[in-house]
Amino acid sequence: MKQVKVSNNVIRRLPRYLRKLDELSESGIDKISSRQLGELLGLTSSQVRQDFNCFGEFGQQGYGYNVVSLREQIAGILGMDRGFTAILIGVGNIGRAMMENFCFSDWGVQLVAAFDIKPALIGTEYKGVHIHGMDTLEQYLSENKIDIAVLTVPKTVAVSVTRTLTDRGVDAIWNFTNVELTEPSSTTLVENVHFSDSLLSLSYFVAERQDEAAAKASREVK
Amino acid sequence: MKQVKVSNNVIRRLPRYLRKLDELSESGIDKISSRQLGELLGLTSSQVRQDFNCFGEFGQQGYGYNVVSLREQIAGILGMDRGFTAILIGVGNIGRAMMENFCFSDWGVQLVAAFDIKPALIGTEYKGVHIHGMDTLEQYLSENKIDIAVLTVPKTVAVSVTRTLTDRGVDAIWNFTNVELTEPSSTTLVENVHFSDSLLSLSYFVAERQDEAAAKASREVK
DNA sequence: TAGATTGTTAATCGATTAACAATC
DNA sequence: TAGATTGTTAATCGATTAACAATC
Repeated sequence: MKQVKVSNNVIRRLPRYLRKLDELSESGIDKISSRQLGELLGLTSSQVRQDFNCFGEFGQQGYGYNVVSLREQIAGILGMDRGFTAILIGVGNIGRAMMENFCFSDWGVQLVAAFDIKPALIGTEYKGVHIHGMDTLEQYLSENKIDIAVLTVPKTVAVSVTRTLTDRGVDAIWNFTNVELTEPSSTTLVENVHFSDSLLSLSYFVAERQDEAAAKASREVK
Repeated sequence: MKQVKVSNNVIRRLPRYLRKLDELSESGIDKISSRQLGELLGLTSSQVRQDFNCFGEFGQQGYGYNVVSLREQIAGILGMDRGFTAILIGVGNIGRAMMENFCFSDWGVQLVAAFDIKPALIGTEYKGVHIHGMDTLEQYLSENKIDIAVLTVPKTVAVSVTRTLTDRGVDAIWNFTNVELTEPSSTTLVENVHFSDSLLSLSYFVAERQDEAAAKASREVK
């Protein structure tokens, strides 16, 4: 596998390729060209080929790409076969919804424990995952190698919990709190899921669209 | 306000500025320079100024930007003052978690109704929002102007519900299903919240980081 | 073989960064 | 006024697109 630095944009497209390839494979399609795949995702064929060529040669000239083997290559690039471990911190509504709905194992990640501060929850199991007390987090981290922490705590404790996680060597934080955790100093990886950012961008485009429609309508009246 | 086409990257940064400005304003800070704001968000001062200049002149030379008024400008650009209406479709776990946790009104959006197919839910209220039967969706949409549909239905019905929404003139879909809805043909705006894409990108970076650490370690042994 | 499509290099386009005159 | 920082133009950098030889 090539080892040049791959741009962020490319990485963000990989999961989309993966999802589309899964769909194709479910529909019984076993080969696809860069042009077809690009069309399905709104990309040019050049871009598709360039993206894959960051990592190696996955296609066959004159034929295209084998759906299943391309899918496996991408899954490997994304680290889905590495058996990453995760813990979830904060079994509130979002935390519970994630435990209940999100199938971590589908993406190669093993959710091994959850943590909360509420006495009623501590010691119980939810969806097969044991819920520990928050005060045992540090100890747990020193005894277990955890790759990813799913952060679903209230805004107010986000920063202090983050400090514990980074101090104890968690590689990455999947941040569901509405707090900007990215600090220049820290080496911990942070992936933000900011619902509000997502809604606000959408809101921008809706506003733009409606303004355009209104402008068009007023031109037509004249 | 200027009306050149603003790039997607700029739009995606606006909510981050907004969040940081809210934080600053809560801390009682009333002015900020492009350099300071950039540092807080990991951007250059040039980029910050360029971003704002897409929309107008919000600063004062020699002084910087007034936190509160800049915040208001950005809120306006994002359409937060337009009173957009939203409905939520699919009151399952994710849908319920959103209704319970996500404060739509904080972002200028009014959640006016929810829809589900489950008889036990229909006619009830959840967090002050009435839950209608799915079979009344078309009628509801023809009687009410809805800007945004929050799509939290199971994967299997995502596409058919989307058709109803687009046919009935909903401007935008906030898509929480793990289905690629973006179709070249449709004019409806789609904003995807793909948890799995987010986790997989993070997983990629964790894998990369661990590979680098391993490579470094093996070099040191030699 | 002929047709198709990759892998890859070159050209273009757009976004970010640097620089600086304007001005508060 | 002097210092600071914007708004904006120019330079650089990187990502996307186009083109085409290689080859299945």
